[in-house]
Amino acid sequence: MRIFNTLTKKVEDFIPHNKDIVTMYTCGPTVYHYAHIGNMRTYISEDVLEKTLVFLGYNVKRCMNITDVGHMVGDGDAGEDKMSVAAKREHKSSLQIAEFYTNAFKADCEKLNIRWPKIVSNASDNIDEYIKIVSYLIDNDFAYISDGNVYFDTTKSPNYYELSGRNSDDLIVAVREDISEDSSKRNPFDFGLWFTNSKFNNQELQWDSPWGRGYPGWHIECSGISIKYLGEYLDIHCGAEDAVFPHHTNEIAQSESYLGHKWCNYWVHFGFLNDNSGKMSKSNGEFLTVSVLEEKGFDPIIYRFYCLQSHYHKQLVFTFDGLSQTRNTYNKLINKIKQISDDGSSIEKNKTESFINRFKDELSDDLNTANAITVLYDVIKSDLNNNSKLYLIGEFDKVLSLNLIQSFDNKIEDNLLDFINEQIELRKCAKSEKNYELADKIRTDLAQKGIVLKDTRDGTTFEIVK
RNA sequence: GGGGCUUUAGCCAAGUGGUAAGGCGUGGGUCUGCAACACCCUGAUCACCGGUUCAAAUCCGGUAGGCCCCUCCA
Repeated sequence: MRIFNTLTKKVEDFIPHNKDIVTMYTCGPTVYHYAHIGNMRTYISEDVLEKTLVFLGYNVKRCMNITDVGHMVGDGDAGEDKMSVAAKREHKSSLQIAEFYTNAFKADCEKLNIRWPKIVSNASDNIDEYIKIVSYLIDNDFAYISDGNVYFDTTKSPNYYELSGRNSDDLIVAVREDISEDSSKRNPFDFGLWFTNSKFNNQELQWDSPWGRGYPGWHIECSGISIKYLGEYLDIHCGAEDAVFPHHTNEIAQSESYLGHKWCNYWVHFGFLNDNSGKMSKSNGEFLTVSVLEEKGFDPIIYRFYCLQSHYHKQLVFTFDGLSQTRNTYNKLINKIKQISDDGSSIEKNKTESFINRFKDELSDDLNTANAITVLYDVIKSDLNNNSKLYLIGEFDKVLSLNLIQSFDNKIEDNLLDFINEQIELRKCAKSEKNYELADKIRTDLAQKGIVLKDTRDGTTFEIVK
């Protein structure tokens, strides 16, 4: 397996710390609103990464957090805590909001065939862990208390800029003019580990700590949850590209200061989904969710396919034209697969193996899903017998998860079947009498019931579409 | 201002030195009463300029466009 590592800016061979088990951490959603399809692109990519590793024979232990505590807008920014805003908007408590949107997120994942990680933990359930880490950081002089808040001292982290590829000079110049500095910090890029004193005193969820009643900083939750559930050595840490700085940069700083050694070897970042005007955002009101796609008549799996056709690392522009095109592609693909029937043939192991290997090679090449899909097409076009093809398609779908093998034998009730056959017979008579008006009427009437007739050389067949 | 990504046919997109995969669409054809389905055929010298090389979409330099990040954001 080769994968692009943000840490080194190169595609590298993947070598897990412990060859028996791969630990993988993915930054989860902040559950203050529905996820938009751009958010979901990242989770689709992570799902493919996990399933690829499993397909290649790795044992994967994956963990994801759910951010249900206050997400700071910025230390100096005018702004409000997102959870509180949502709570106010919907007249619910923060916890109710979090629960509601966690469930919505879970439902979206199911629709997109994203496997729910084995370990999912709420930020609010691990406060003890954060306190433990923050205490250590203070005791060992990596962090300091100022104006009631605890800050990480970035000058104590020698490789602070490694992941982001920046340097301190860049950042000093780069400070945006619209951000007012938090005067409590020693250095402008120090970040909060624990807050007891901020302008967000309407924060609903607060906990007691050695530094007073308050709540954790944004970055500490991922470090805490990851270390708690996956141990001191993490193989893969994933997230969207915007998390590189400052979120992941800060995670590295605090985690490695706490652990005293290198923490995570592979940092994998996913490209954004943009629309024609640029990045998708929740802040400007309307945004695209999985449900909106469904309302517009798109099976969410079409969107998964849309994502898999391009590379995870590249930014992708979303358009409904593009999605329609993908729907067409998908329907044709499924149609081709439907025509491959189980004919009792035995699987040609010697031939299927080379296709499996090609499929693995493409995925191993930095998750080249577009080429993996091409291998799928090659299987369909190949001279393999039917059951070999079906076997391969089923195997590939373990990673692609596009519902390629659908249960077509969904039982048709006998009386419906009789009815259809009756209609087909009627139409056949009409056709032979050249009564095409009646023949066409029968066809359109059936079509309206979701029964599509197909005239083939061997007679008329039908297909039930939903 | 700084950091990074990106630019391949109408659209999506693969391809990191040897004369451009795949998919969708389009057009033409086979089939058909018609239609749908299916099948066959159909297209680009790779943003631009310069360099390295026997040879570059692929390496180097520059120009232009698009996008992301620089403490909300997947």
